[in-house]
Amino acid sequence: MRDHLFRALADPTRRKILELLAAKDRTAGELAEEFPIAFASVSHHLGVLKNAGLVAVEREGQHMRYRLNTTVFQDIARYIAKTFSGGTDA
Amino acid sequence: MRDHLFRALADPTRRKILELLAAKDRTAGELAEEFPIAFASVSHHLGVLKNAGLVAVEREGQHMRYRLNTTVFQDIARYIAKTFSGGTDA
DNA sequence: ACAATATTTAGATGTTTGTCTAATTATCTC
DNA sequence: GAGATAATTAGACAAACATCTAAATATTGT
Repeated sequence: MRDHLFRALADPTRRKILELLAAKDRTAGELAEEFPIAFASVSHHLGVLKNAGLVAVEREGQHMRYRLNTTVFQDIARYIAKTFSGGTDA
Repeated sequence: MRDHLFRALADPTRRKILELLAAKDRTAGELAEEFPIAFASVSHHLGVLKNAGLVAVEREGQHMRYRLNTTVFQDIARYIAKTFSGGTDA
């Protein structure tokens, strides 16, 4: 369960996508333009991020608007700080 | 550079190792006993974690004692909380 | 120096993953 | 409804990865 999450964060392209979304929401196309890889590849990455619960999608006409799921990141940050700093709990 | 770090965290066995080390320092052998995989495989994981700067090693006679590099985790937690929560900076 | 114990490194193998192109689905406009 | 645009899904492929066994390195004790 946390597996999807960490696995999703492991790819640099996906982290870049998340950073872009942190600045502002974007459509799949706007995101894809930022990368030198194929449109379909970015779409695949977006699927992984969505599946991990890191981003949310909403249709907007013919576009798909992606936004960051900010709350999840605070959870992750908390988990890491707690679990791996001698804390007894996970 | 951050790549090694996130990639290291992506594997569940490695995260388990980190959790064990969070409780207390252990030798490679003590860690290996906790997993159903081959000794050499655990050693490989330890190498990855060390390479990522997540753990430190110290020889202790014929044993190798591993300990968590706690400060790094606070950095990661901070990075995640900041970068992916609308912050402008990385 | 030799045998035993602890750990890492090397080489091989099956699986997963990121990427691509091509095909498909969905929406909008005419 | 046909055509255009936006995005995802399918199928293929090469690179990366986790795992294994076997060999190598390091340390201790006799």
